[in-house]
Amino acid sequence: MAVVETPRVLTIHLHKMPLLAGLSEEALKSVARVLLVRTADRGHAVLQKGGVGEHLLFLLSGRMQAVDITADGREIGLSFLSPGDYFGELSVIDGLPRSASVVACEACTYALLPRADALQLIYTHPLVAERVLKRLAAGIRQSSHFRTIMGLPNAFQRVYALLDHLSLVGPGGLVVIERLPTQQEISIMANTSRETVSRAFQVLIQKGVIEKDVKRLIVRQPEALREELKAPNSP
Amino acid sequence: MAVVETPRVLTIHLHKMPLLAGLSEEALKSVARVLLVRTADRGHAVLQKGGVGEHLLFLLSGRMQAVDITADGREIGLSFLSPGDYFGELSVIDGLPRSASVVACEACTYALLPRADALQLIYTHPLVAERVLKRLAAGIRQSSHFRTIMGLPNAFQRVYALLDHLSLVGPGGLVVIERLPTQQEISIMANTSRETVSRAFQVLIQKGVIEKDVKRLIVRQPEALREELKAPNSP
DNA sequence: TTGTATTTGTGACTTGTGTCACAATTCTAT
DNA sequence: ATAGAATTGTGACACAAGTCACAAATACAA
Repeated sequence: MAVVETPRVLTIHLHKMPLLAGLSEEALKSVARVLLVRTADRGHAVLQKGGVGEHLLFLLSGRMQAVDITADGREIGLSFLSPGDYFGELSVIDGLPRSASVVACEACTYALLPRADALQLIYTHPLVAERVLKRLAAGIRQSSHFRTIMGLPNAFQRVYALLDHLSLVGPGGLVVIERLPTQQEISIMANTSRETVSRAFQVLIQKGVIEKDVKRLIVRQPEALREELKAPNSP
Repeated sequence: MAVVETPRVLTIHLHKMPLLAGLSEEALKSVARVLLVRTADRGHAVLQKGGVGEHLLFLLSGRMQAVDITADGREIGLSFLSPGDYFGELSVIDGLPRSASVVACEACTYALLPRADALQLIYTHPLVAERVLKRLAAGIRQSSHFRTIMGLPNAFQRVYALLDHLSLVGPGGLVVIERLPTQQEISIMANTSRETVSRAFQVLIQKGVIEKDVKRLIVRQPEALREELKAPNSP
C-alpha cells in the first residue's frame, strides 16, 4: 500500500495501456501528472463494494479478481483482471457506489486516476469514450450471457455451460481453460454445490470429453460438451 | 410497417427525446434528415436477437418490451420501453448481432437512425456520449443485481427478491408493482416453477405482507418482505 | 349473457441436488 | 522432505422444489 510516485517512468508506459494507446504525448503527460501509483498485497481489497468510487483504476502488474458479495455474505467471482486492464469505471461514470469489490490475487501494483480527471479524459477524447463504451457493451453482453447460463434448470447443465463459456481456443486449435478456478469457485458461479461440480466433472472425464492438466482443463470434445449442455444426464 | 417521412414535424419533437435534449438546432436537424419513421403492429418484433444491428432506434409512441430467448426456446422478459426511450445501442456500439429482441406490446411508431449517423452523433457530442455511457452503466448495475437475485439458493427467496426489485414507491408512499407480470413470467425471471411462485405468493398474502389488486400488487410491509428475503420459511 | 381461453390455487408424488461425513489427493511453505 | 492446509472424490440421506393433475377463478370475445 506504499505510495510510489514515478511520473516520468509512467508516461513512458502509459501508451501501452489499451485504454490510452494512441493518445497524444501531451494528453498522456497530463494523465501521468495526476496518477497515483500504489501496491497491494495478496488478498487485499483494492476496491470495496458499496464504497464511494472516486477513482478510475489501472492494473499495472499482478492479477486481480472482481468479486461480488451477496446479501448473505457469499462471494461470487466475476472476472479476472490482467496488467493493462482498467476498472472502476462504473462509479466514475454514474457517481454511484462501487458495484463490486476487487481483490488482489497476488502482489500487485496499480494506479489511481481521480474521477474528475477520468471524466475529462473520457469526454475530451472520443477515442477513449469509444473504448469505454465498447467495454461497457461487452460487459452487458457478458452478464446477459451469464444470466442465460444461470437460468438453466439443471445443475449439470449450468456447470457444462460455464465450462463452455470459460473455454478458449488456444494454440493448435486446442480448446482449454487456463487457470481453472477451484470447484468451490465454479460452484458459486454456476449456482450449485461444490459436490455437484465434482460429480459433473466426473461424468465429463468418464466420457472423455474433458481432461485435467496441471492448473488447466483441456476440452477434448467441445461439440460433445455443447451436446451435453442441451440434453444432460443421457446414458 | 408503413414508412412515413415527416422530417419537419420530427425536428420539433426531437429535443424532447432524453437522449437528444439540449443539442443545437443544427445537430437535431441533421439527425432528422437521416431518421426513418416506421410503425409496428402489436406483437411485431421490431428487433430480432441475433440479427445484424444497423440502426439505433427511438420509440415515439406505444409500449415495447425487450425479451431474450433462451437456447431452449423459452422467453424471458427484460425491460419495458416507453415513448422517448431509445434502444438497440449495443449493436451500434460494438457492431455485433442484436443481444435481445424487442416486440411491440401495442401499436407503436418508432424511428431508425442508421448506425454510422448514430456513431457520429455519439462521438461528436460529449453530452450524448455521457448519456449513453450512463445508460450502459445502469444496464450493467441492473443485470448484476439480477444475477445476485438468481444466485439465491432458495426459490422462495428469489421470488421475494424479485418482488422487492420490481416494486416502486408510488404516490402516497405506497409501495406497489404496477402491471404485475403473470406468475408464469415471474417464474421464468426467478428461475423457478410457476407453482412455486403461486405458493410463495400465498405465504406473503397469508402474512399480510402483500395484497393483490386488479393488475397490480401492493406491498403492505416492504420491510417484512426484505426480512423474508434474508431468512425465508420461518414460521 | 355465454362460452372459451388464460391464469391461478393446491394436493400428491417424485427426484434432483444440497448437506454431511470422511478419505484421498494435491498444493504450499518452512 | 515433512507438516499442514487446501482442494477434491464419493457415498448416504433428506428435503426442497419440480412435475403432474385437476379444480377454481379470472379475463376476454362473440
